[in-house]
Amino acid sequence: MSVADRKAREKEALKALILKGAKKLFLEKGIEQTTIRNIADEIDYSVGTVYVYFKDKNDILHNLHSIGFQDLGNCFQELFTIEDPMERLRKMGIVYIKFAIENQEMYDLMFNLKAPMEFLEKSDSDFWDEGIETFGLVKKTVEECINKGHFEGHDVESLSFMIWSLVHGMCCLEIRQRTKGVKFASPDTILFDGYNAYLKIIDKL
Amino acid sequence: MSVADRKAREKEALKALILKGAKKLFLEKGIEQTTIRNIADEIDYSVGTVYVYFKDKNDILHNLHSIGFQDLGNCFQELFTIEDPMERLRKMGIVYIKFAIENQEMYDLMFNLKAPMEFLEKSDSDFWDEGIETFGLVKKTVEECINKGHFEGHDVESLSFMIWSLVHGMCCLEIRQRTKGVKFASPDTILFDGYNAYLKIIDKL
DNA sequence: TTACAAAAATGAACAGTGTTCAAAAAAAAT
DNA sequence: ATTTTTTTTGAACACTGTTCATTTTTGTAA
Repeated sequence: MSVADRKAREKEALKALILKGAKKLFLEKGIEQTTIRNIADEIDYSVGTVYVYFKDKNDILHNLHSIGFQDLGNCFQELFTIEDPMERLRKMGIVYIKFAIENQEMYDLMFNLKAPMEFLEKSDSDFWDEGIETFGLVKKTVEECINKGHFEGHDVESLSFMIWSLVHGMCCLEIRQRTKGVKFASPDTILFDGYNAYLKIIDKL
Repeated sequence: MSVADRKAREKEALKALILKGAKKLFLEKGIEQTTIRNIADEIDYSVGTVYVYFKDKNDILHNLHSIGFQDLGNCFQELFTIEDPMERLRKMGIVYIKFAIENQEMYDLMFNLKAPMEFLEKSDSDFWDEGIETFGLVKKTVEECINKGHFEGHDVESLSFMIWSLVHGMCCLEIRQRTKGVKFASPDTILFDGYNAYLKIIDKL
């Protein structure tokens, strides 16, 4: 059994090595500019080997997208040391924006690129587990806020989706270069100015 | 002079023909799946001709992105028959979402794809005129609201950006398939449920 | 150690992409 | 009718993701 075990471990290790190399190149030169040949070169294996361990490029992208959600999930989990749900919700947005800006390529992969979703569609399961889980943490926090008497007249899901959209939209516009060139009075702080406008609003609700 | 004039007109016509063919194919089979050869075939010209009239693929995408903004701009202009700025702002979001959902590929091109912005970067002008103009209509409406006593304690630009982000975020998540697979209680209406949550909020401000 | 079988890694080859540019065809000017 | 200018062409180039027969490496048993 020990040989088969080791082989299984080695397979996992090489899979991880490929993903590590891919992530490195993605961060260095962008996802679109990274080719399978680049990845193979980076880890000193041949192109063919990459295709032994991954079905296609979307497979790699989907795996990396999942890794991104683990990272974001960890950031979110830390927030649950905060008891007050309103305070947690406020911080959650900050953490989300910070994550998006500091990991633009990964964020793009997680929430913008079609590839991971296309891989999902062509696979057996139809559910976006990473999305469900992470959005669940937002919903949970919003629900606690409502239970404490905030957000009267709103229901959990609509409000959570609205908040997600709001923060995602800001990150999206920034990452996809739509905030540049629009001539904001203070372009460097517009993201946090926008977020502060949102904070002012939910505090009144 | 008349020969040169006719030639100039013919050049414009062929340019428009290429864009028309490109747009048709984009809507039919998606932007990523459309090649320059496809476009050339569609209008019965050779690949080379396309490159006489457009610098590269980004050039075509940027031109089509501008056309999209003309369409959206027209939709927005119609809203200015509404006197009450609050009512106009409410309808503006609806029109925006409707446009995004009914013209997904065009919306993607206008607000999501990197291509049009990359073309802008490599051109002489650094300003995103289409974005400035369209966002200007939002800012103008928000400003009128503020002048009428709404949104106390908020400044035009931050709030306008927040609203844009909110609506854009919803459209974005929908178009890039992030609302599917997240197991919403009512997936078909989540976009408008989210928008209604936003309406409830701004009415109170 | 050697012989064989199973597993893993390879890279040339394929069909496709955006892009270029010398040559050909068409139009205009003489 | 001839020359010049403009417009159009499509083969060719360097690149992409992907495949798969072949080679290399590894594990097992005599």
